[in-house]
Amino acid sequence: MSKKTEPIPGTSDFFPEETIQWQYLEGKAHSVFSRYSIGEIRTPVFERTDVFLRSIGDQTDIVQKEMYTFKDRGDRSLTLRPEGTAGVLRAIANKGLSQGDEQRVYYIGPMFRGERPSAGRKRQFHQIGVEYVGKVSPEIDAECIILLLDYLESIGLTDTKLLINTRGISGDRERISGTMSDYYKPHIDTMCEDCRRRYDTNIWRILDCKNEGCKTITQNAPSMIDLISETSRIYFDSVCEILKYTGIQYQIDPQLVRGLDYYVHTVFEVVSNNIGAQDAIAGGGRYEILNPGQKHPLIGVGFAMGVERLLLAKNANKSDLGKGICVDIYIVSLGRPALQKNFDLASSLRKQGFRVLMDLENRGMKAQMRTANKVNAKITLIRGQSELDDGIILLKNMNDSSQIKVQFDEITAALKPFFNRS
RNA sequence: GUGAUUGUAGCUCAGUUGGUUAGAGCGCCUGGUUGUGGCCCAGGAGGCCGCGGGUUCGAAUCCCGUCAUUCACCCCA
Repeated sequence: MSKKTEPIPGTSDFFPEETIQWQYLEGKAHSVFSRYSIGEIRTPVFERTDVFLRSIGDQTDIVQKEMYTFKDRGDRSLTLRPEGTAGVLRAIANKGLSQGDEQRVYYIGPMFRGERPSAGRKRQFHQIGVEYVGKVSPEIDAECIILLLDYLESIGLTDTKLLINTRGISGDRERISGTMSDYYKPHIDTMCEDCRRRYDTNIWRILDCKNEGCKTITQNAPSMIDLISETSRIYFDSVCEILKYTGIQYQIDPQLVRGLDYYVHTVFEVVSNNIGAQDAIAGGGRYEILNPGQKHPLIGVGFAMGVERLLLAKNANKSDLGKGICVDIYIVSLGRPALQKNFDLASSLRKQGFRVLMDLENRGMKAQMRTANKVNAKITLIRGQSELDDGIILLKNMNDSSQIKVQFDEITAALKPFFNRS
């Protein structure tokens, strides 16, 4: 509401109620991906600008109008990463990868795109992504997709749709572009402004134009499946077959081409209903990326998921996730001497693994009890001057209000029945 | 970038055809006899009515600008 404290448009602050959900998603990523023997990579959030220009493609929308690019003090052009793949591939190229060797990694972190924010789209957003780099086979593509669905299932997201398509091997691309160009040439004057631009810059993207007029023209366009070469078709069929064999539901979407230049062969997307217009919660495909100064492109397959969108989709499904921070024990102290002694008690309980909160303001009993109730403590321990004198402590069960006196040095045993943990 | 939407208390929102000290619910704090939570009751704190200009005797209310929110387009995760 106020002005100066708001974060920059398109960025957000995340408080514990939310970050607990993020930690859940990240924890699942660590455990699921490790079962596929995939380790985490962490690369810088900014790179030399040409890292993105070359790989994503300098005619793509991302590069043309969405990148946060700036000059550093050495007058180098740097860019906040708009996606994860380019930086990961740069890192792998830099480290070196023997021919025929493979490197599998996943990454988690913020990405930056200067778009107008709306539901499911921020300027700083967060992705969890996976890359299988160095090898090519339909089986690898298939495992990558299986992994993606495995992860989504592990976080309880099953109400989704998998769309796949192929863009053909890189050798096909020029021929496909040519055929498409021939097809659209007589129609191009009647199509929308964006498509006229795409015709020259990135003809593939005409395919998923939402404009009604353009859609009808596209409907009769030669289908990708018919345009690709025999090799590409066999490759794509193999991917589909494995998915079918594994019992994975998918839908071939001939319109799916995706907006980054580096994709070849298999491309896929997972969409969810009920989260607004930005319905893609994950997307990816096979790619070839030539890094600056390298002779040969690196090949790989991978995907990225939008963390904010995963959360949107999850919460739309009303599946419960994360219960917030809980308190096991609240310590009520009466009087400064007791308060001081209770510091010891608190740290000893915390060392035993209890989640402990205590009053630090020397307030009245009523106020402390109110707080104990508010934070939903299971047990309240009460110790004031008289308990100090008697060497005891009061243990109150907040559920049924029952209260017992416990010898102070037997407190651990007394707590045991209330916390059935191994 | 284009279009629309909204901006009043910590939160969710009322605020009548412009008219006196700007309201409610929730939340917060303090009480309701000695050191015991939730329910109830009483009291209290807390607002440059997004910001800046204009019209008017008078503006939260009307006009202009600006910033921000939310949503859609474009595109993508």
